Amino acid sequence: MISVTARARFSSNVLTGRGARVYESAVVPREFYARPAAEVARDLVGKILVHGGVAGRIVETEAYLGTQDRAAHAWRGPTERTRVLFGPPGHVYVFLVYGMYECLNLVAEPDGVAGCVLIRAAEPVTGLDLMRRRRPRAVRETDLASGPGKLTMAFGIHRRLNGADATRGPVRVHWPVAGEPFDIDATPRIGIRHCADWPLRFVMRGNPCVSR
DNA sequence: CAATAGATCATCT
DNA sequence: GATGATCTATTGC
Repeated sequence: MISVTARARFSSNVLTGRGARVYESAVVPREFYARPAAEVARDLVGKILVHGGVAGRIVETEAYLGTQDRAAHAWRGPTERTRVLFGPPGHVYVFLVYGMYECLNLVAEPDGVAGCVLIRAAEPVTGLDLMRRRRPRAVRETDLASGPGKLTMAFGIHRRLNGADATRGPVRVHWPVAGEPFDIDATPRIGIRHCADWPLRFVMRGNPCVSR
């Protein structure tokens, strides 16, 4: 395991509006995503994911590269399915895995270059009641979004959102407001056969919402 | 607690 | 026709 020290900060108490909960910090801009996917993946740890009336702090990500990464959907080049991976950064790539679960990705790299970041887990921040309704099987609060499929369920993210702009659309990523510094560990990616030893998975050290 | 099977379908061979 | 960037329940020690 390779460790990386992050100077980023997080917020555990996010502000709420009256009635509807609103996340008020600035949205992460498109330039943030127009960098190598591994950097974007590392830097997304600690950011706030917002959709469907809930918000959570991203605690686990994975980078998927382009044609050189055999584990990535984009490795063969653009197809109808992987079109958005080759498009402009800061958009959302949602696909169905194992016939049953959705996976949420954020497109990285400049326009024309493939690369994305799988959002694997988040720590619930607001809308816990809604998340529980969407994930009745979850017993512990830390398991509401502790995996790629669980996360999309808890956030109400469906593949019809594929291609949406994460800087303007319904799915958004915000900067954290304030909080304690944390460390980030880099480990091999989960559940793949090719390139299984590349350290492209990034986790917030010690966070209980990371997947197993 | 660890290992395993079953559910279920879009995409690509 | 096979193959997954998974989750959950169940079995077995």
